Amino acid sequence: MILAMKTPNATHTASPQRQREIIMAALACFTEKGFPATSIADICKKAGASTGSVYHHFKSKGRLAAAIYLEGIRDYQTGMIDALSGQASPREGIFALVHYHLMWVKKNPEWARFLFQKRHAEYMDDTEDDMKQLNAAFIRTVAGWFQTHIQAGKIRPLPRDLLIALLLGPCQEYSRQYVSGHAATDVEEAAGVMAAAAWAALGMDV
Amino acid sequence: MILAMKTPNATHTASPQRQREIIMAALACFTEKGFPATSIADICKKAGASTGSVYHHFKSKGRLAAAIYLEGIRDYQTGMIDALSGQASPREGIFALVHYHLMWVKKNPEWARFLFQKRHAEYMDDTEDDMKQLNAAFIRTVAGWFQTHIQAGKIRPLPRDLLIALLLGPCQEYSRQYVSGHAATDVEEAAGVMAAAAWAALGMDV
DNA sequence: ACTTGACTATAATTAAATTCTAAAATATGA
DNA sequence: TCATATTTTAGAATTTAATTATAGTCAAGT
Repeated sequence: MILAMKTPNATHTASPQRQREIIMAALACFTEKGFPATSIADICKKAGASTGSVYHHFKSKGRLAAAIYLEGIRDYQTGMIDALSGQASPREGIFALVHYHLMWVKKNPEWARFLFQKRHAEYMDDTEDDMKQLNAAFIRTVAGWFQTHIQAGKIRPLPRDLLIALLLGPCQEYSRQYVSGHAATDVEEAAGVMAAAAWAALGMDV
Repeated sequence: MILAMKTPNATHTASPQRQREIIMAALACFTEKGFPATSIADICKKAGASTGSVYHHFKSKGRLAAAIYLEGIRDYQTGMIDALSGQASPREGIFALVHYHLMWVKKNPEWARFLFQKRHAEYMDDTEDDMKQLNAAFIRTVAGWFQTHIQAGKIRPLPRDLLIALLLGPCQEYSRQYVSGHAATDVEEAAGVMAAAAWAALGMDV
């Protein structure tokens, strides 16, 4: 009865919520103004938090950005792996990857903008290890899937770097255009064309 | 016939060698440590110049990086356009683009690292207009070339964004791996595979 | 030799990230 | 319920690095 009435936990939020607020505010600022142009003060203002709070939850501005990047890329990559493992034939697998990539971009435009518009990679210094491990694991999984189908004679025996380049390169370039507002073609049509092209480049059957 | 005594076009002609030294020093620092981690002091030390000198030649750290980016991308893009216009048939044109892209990366590894490793785009705020104009002109030229061959029935009638994605996406993804040290395949072989794939995706003949 | 203006060097200034200190909230346990 | 420990928050103080201001050098033209 002393001071409990003062804070009915709507004004003062508990920690995990506050962390979430900071992340979402930072994501919004970063996609809107870019990483270097947003100050900690900007993020604080949008999140309704103080600098101390921000620095309690994240070691630095760079690590905050990296946390956002990692959360996004983790969701994207696990989805990609799921999409892949759900398919039996190599053709279906390739189609699933291309389609999932583009659907993810369409469904998560703000995250995609952050991940694919080349607006990261400056603060990666802080997190290179996390990042590299995550990406390496993803590439390894996809490459492993390719390997089994290569051995079965269903996929062309190309080295891993070319497989990745031919499969994901077009997706990423289209995504970059899409999140920058330079893509005229809608996502579904793009997915169809690029999946067909990927299969033509990588597949071995009719 | 006696006109202006002063230098006609330039407002103030910067000492070219010192400017060059600053650019090369900055390029080395940026590719080595990344843009945000290199301080003006780092660049000064490597160039043997003073901060005043740097700021005399470039308005800001961002503009210095942008100048480097623009110089590199200009060289790359003019070379691409030349490679394209030197070829008559659409097939040769596509092969020439892919090969030139990869040869440029191989010949200019430091510039390529700066341009293709996603380590730019943070300082672009300063220069977006220059950058956008340059890229738009490049894309327009390439797309125009495609258009004539599409009308001749030699290239598939795909929208510009997909043409670019299918042609340059794989090149850029391979380049990214190459400059990061993650490409196992050598450039020549990659060029052959990716040119063939691009032609398979875009061409209409046998 | 002197003036001019581009160029350079060093010393302020400023802006923004990070750290520090302590208060407030929340959880824990008798 | 209360006391205490831990987590979270706030805002001021500090630090770091970019930028600007000031002053000086050098080369060419008069």
